[in-house]
Amino acid sequence: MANRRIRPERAYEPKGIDDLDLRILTELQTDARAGLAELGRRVGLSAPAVADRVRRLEETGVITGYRAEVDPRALGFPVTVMVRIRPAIRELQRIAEIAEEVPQIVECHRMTGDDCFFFVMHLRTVAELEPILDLFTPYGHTTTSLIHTSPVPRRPLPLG
Amino acid sequence: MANRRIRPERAYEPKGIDDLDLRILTELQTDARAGLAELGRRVGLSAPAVADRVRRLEETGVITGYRAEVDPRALGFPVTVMVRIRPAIRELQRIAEIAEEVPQIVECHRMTGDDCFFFVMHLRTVAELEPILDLFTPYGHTTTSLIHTSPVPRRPLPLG
DNA sequence: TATGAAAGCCTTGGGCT
DNA sequence: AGCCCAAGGCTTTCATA
Repeated sequence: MANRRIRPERAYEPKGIDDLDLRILTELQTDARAGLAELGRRVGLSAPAVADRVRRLEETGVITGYRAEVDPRALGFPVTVMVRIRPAIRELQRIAEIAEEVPQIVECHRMTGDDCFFFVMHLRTVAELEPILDLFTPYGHTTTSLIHTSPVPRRPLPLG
Repeated sequence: MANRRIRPERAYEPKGIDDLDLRILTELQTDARAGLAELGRRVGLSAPAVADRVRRLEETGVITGYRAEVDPRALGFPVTVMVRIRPAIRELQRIAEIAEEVPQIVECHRMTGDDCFFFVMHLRTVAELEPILDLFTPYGHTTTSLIHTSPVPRRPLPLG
């Protein structure tokens, strides 16, 4: 496969993070359950040294959490949907609040453009879609797309 | 906050997964580094019993991975972009291939609607945007939005 | 950052319900 | 099957340099 990596001038170099940190983060991004001793082996550090660095990365907000990723289909959520919303009136905050309150919505983002928000949700049936969309229609116009496949499933940030 | 949970008939009940599994998955979705003994304490099982269940959930594809989540801004990627693509010609496969080859793209999905794909990427500068979009323009029309905030940051599937 | 000791954890095997 | 218990070997942690 071709390599389409584009390397810009680095306009924004993170402070206080060195190559060893980046290697630890690369490991943890794909194998969050690796032990500290194991991480130390992979990057060439002792376990206590790795423990210190991981703790610092957590405390400074570089690492925001550790999550097991699950297959929604295997858990009874075969329908994945992406919804964009173009607010009809000045009710942007309301839209964010409703998204927060619907547990099927696993992420919601505010963005530039005509469509101010988009969110992704996992549903047990398509019948769930209508009542959820109806929560938003008072505040804007929705555009709904069913997600079929993921040519690039969620993957780590390219560090180092 | 109001509870907008909508409970449909469960058209699709996952087989071979019981409440204990769901509780383990709930824990791992927010705390993937929790030890087996700790997990056992939380769900009322011994460590070996938890180990068996976690191994089974991994082997059956329910758990697809464990990832540390990082803050792109803290790592020198202050620009997050969502791009939709409406293919101009029958080059759907080509678009998926290019997305795969651009490391800044952390996820890409195929969906229904006029815009067949959307992807999300993290950039070091806005200057990176143009050359990446130019990789796709031969194959379709792109719509680009900068993501400002995330009213609902990535959160677990609501299990149980 | 590495070392060494103590505490706690993971794994394995065996036996129970 | 699925779970618990117990023992050996590792890991993690904390003190110290």
